[in-house]
Amino acid sequence: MIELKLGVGVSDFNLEKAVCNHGAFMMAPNQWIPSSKTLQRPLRLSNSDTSLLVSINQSSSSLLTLQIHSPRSLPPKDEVAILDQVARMLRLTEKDEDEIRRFQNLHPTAKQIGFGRIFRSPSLFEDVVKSILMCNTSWRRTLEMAEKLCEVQAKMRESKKRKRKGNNERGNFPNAREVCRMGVEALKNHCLGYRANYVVKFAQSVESGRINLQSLEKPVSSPDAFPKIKGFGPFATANIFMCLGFYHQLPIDTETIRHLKQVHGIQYCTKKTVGEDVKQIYDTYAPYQCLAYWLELVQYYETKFGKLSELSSFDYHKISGSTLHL
DNA sequence: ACTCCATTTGGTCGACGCGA
DNA sequence: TCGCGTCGACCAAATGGAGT
Repeated sequence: MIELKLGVGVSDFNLEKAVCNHGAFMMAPNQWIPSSKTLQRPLRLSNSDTSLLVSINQSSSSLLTLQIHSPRSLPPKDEVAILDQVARMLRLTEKDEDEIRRFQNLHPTAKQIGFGRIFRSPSLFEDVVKSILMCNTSWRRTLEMAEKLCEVQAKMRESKKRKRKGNNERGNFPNAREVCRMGVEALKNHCLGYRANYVVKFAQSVESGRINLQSLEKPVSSPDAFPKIKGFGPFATANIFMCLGFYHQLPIDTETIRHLKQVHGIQYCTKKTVGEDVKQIYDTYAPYQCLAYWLELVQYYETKFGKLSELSSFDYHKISGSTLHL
C-alpha cells in the first residue's frame, strides 16, 4: 500500500469526478467499482514489462491510497513508475491544475460542479490506440476491441511463462513492443479489422524511435509537434489533443451533430455546417472549447442514463445519444 | 413471430476533378 | 503545380424491410 499526498493546489480533488467523465474510464483494462469508489487496473513497473493490479481510492480530501496487489513489496523505482502513471490518468500536475482553474473561471457551471479534469490513460500510447478504436464504429464495438486487446496481451504473457499454472492474471493494455509482437494478422482477426494496420504501424514507429512519445508529453510541447499518424483524421487528432491538454479543437463526430441539434436547437446541422456551428457556440470558452463541450455531453448522458459513476459496467455499451436501446 | 438479405452506420484514406 | 472539396472503399454489426 502506498499513499499519494495531493499537492496543496489540489484542494478540491475528487476521484469519482476525476475518473467518471469520459468514455475512457469504461474501456478495458480500466475498472471503476461504484460501491467503493475504486479505480482498478493493471499498471506497469519501471521495466515496463511486468504489470501489477492497482486499486486506487481516495481516503481523504488530500490523500489517495494505492493498493498494489503484489506478493512482495516493491523497490522505490517501481513505486515511482506506478505513481507517475496514476498522476497521468488523474492529471495531477501543476499545469493541469492551472488549466482547470482558468477554465472554471470562464465557466461558472464547471466551477460549481467541479468539472475539468478529463480522465485519460496511464500512457500516451494507450490514448493514441484507443483514439483509433473510437473511430468509425459504435461505442459498443470500441469497448469490445479494447477488451480483446487486453485479452490478447494476457494470453501472450501466459504463453511466455506457461509453467505457472492457473494464473488468471488480468491483461493490461498492450504497450508498443507488445503490439509489434502481436502482429497485423493476429490483430486483424482479433476484431480490430482494418484498424490493425494503423495500430501496428503506429506501434512500430514508436518502437523504432521515429515517433517520440515522451517528448510530446512535455509541458512545453505544442500541438504542431504532433506527428502525422495513419488512421488519425480530425476527430482522433482533436481527441488526442484533449488528452495532451490542448482543448481548442473539438473532436467532432456524429454525436456532435446530434448534440447541437438536440441541446442547442440548431435544426439544420450537418457534416458541412457543424464546424462553423461549433465555433459559434464554444469559442466563448477559448482556449477551452473542448472542456465546455465535454461538460455538456456528460450532463446530457447523465440526465439520460443517471450518474456515470454509478452505472453498471454491463450498461456501458448503451451510452450514446443517437441510439435509444435502453 | 420468424428468417433472410440489403441497407445504413461510423471516421479516415486515397483517388479524383475542379479552379486558380 | 497547388490546395480544395467530393466520393467510394474500408469493416463489422445493427437495423430495416420484405417475404414466409
